[in-house]
Amino acid sequence: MSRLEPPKGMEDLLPAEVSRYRYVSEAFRRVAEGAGYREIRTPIVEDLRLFVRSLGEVTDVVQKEMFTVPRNEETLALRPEGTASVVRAYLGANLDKSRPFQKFYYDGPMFRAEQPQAGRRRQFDQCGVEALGSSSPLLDAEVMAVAMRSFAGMELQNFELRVNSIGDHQDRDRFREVLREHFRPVLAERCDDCKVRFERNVFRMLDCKVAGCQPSNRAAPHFLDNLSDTSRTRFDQTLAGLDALGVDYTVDPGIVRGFDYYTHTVFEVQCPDVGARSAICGGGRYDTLIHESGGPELGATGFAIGVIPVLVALSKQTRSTPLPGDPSLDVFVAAVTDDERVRAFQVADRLRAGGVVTDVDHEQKKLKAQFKSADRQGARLVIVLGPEEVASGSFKLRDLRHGEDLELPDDEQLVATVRARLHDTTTGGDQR
RNA sequence: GUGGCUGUAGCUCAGCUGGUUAGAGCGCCGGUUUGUGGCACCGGAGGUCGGCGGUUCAAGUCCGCUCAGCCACCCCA
Repeated sequence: MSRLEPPKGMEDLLPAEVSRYRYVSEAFRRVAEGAGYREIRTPIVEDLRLFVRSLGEVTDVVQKEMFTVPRNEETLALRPEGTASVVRAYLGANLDKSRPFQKFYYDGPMFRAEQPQAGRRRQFDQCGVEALGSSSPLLDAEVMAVAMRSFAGMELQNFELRVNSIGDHQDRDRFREVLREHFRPVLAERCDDCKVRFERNVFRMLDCKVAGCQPSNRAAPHFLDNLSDTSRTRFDQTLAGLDALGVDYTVDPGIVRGFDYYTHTVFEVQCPDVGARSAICGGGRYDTLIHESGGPELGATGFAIGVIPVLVALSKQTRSTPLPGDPSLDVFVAAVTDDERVRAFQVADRLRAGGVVTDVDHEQKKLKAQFKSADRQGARLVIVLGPEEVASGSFKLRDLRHGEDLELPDDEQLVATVRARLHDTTTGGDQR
């Protein structure tokens, strides 16, 4: 039998790695819940049309990065992002009619058939929030503050919020023409990708990294100077909201989102420690998506954090508290001979029932090797059960931190005794 | 889809201009301790050198193809 590998761009997460994922995810959840967001879970697979409609037919994600699943007459797709599903669920439950303003968060895997690279996989976890049913400019500021506070809670360093406004659809249509007028005379000097972008998505020309494209980019008109008065005002209100919360940010006219549903505020959180693509979070307002999805004209805003890029950044940074790896054991119950194995198994179970993290040997190891296992698993205490202990109804307890031995009666006080011992950090000294 | 780099023990890697039984560190198992971990010392297991083909008396080493991974471009969290 030949061994099979996981699909390209997907990976098995061994327990220590899962701990790191949870570290990021739990920091995010604490902040989101603390701000009144509640978890929503939607299917990982959706009708393909949901994404085509909300992301835009001509986006790369829809055109070439979708994992599709044919099923009878319909075509399903593995979700490439979370917003479309949340909006669908919101409308599906008629929340737009009963309680229009809703704040959700989600945390789960997304799928895009891209070429894997640093911080980028084909299956990747995203943590995000969606605040539906309000057009308040302050809500944009709140959402950005939640993202920033999440990163602070993870003890991430060296990250920066970059904000821009792309106005409403009228502003965009107008600015699209302004940009084309600017770029048309210099199109021949632009890179091949930009020539395609000129027709398909002029805005993308603004964040082209090719050196030859920089001069005409620097001279390019700014979106912010071409916004309508009302759009400009609401952007200023959002920025004032960030100021009021003391959130640091940079207004960056180069921030452009990839999906069609964005309006007004768009933002990224960037951290250069990730690699070439430094965004660890992207988001913004989408005031027309609810309506375009068959609902009323209600505004919405949100973001998604890329868990993998965050982990890449965290692992490159030196920090006061190390990222969690494997958890450690409270107690290991060792059996001296095979005759005490069942008894050890029983004692371990009593400890577990009492909330003590406990393990026993399952490999028929000799006592010495059992101690090694205990040590490797980070056990604080080892209980030794041998013929003598069984005969006298007692057990030996060794504190691995001090190398100290105790002999105690094996009675109904076992769990309490062990727990007291675990909480006692003052006994003995570190004699290693 | 395009380009660059890398594939040698479980992991990280060394193997000079092709030359006898392919190495190290860490990890693993055992011993020094008839019932006691971490440290030290000793010993052991573990590799069809990514795969296929070619050149050669001889290939881990050279050539071709292929697969995989990583990084970068496009795009995006």
